[in-house]
Amino acid sequence: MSLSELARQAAVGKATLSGLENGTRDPRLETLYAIAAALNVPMSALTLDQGAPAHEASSVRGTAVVSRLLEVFEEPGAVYELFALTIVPGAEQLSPAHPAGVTEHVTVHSGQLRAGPAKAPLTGGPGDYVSWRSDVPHVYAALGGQEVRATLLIRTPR
Amino acid sequence: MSLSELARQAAVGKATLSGLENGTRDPRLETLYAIAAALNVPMSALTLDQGAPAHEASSVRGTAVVSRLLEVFEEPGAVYELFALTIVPGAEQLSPAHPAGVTEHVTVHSGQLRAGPAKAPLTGGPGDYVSWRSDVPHVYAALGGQEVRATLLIRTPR
DNA sequence: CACGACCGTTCCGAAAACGGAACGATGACA
DNA sequence: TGTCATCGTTCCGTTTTCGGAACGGTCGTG
Repeated sequence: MSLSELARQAAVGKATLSGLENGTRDPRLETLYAIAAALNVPMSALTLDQGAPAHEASSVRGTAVVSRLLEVFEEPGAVYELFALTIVPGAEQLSPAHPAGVTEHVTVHSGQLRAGPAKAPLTGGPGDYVSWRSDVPHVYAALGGQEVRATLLIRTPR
Repeated sequence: MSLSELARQAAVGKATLSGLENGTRDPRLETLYAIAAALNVPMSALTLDQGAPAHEASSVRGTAVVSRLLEVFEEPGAVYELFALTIVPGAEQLSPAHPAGVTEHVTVHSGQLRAGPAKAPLTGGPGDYVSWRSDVPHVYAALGGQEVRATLLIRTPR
């Protein structure tokens, strides 16, 4: 897809795209929407996501767990954060307790996961679903020397 | 957090925030970054467009898509339904349009998924994340003769 | 009831993004 | 080698966002 062609499909000026690629322009949101629609990609593909998740020093940071924040939903009653997890084999990560009421929901897609409250962690393989109240210290670990891939949904009441 | 306070923390004009809240301004990307940083939320929390009331859950029924309902969260503003998806290879499933405002969020963990609006579906492999507004007919399909495993989060405003 | 603190809106000049046109560079092809 | 289509860049007048200031409204307090 050339610059000229994208300009036609997105109905934006070539000058605009040229400026964006060279970092000499700061696009408006409407412009980004038009480009994202023309490229069939989500907005997040165009906006380098530098915003920090609400759980700053939380479960999903560190060497054992690689996380990618996918989406955040803000409701009157709660905030939802959706993560893609990749858990490095061998290592184990301990997370401190979150505020009361926070729940975590993990769906395992590959590998053997051990996760949950530190005192009584749960184990799950592909297709399994585990959740727990995360107001106590909890762990993430990959078992069997195999990388674990999973989806994590954190619900934080407010 | 008041408008005035946010304006101070994000170092943007009150006129800017006022205009954004009332939909009379189309913000530049730099402005969105400043606001997202001040609120400590990712960009996607600001660029997500949401709509009006509605409901209806299981778009994911049929022979091509095997879904398992993992969890349902009910909020004043929306209902969240978390599914584990397994998509049978070869087949393709068309889902009718959902009410306006419904968004679907899929994380792919294995296989090659083609999903999204029927007119312009998105494709993704392991680790990819796709989302779309599901108020138009949309499809689920597994590419490459391989089973697809994924997580689906459906958000229905009300 | 007067006063101050803070709220969100509106006005306005400066700055920047916007699209269209013009431009030179590059590659395909006879 | 000449022609032509297409590429990405640059110029320019228009449009819109930008922040600061001024404004009126609301709330708590003496």
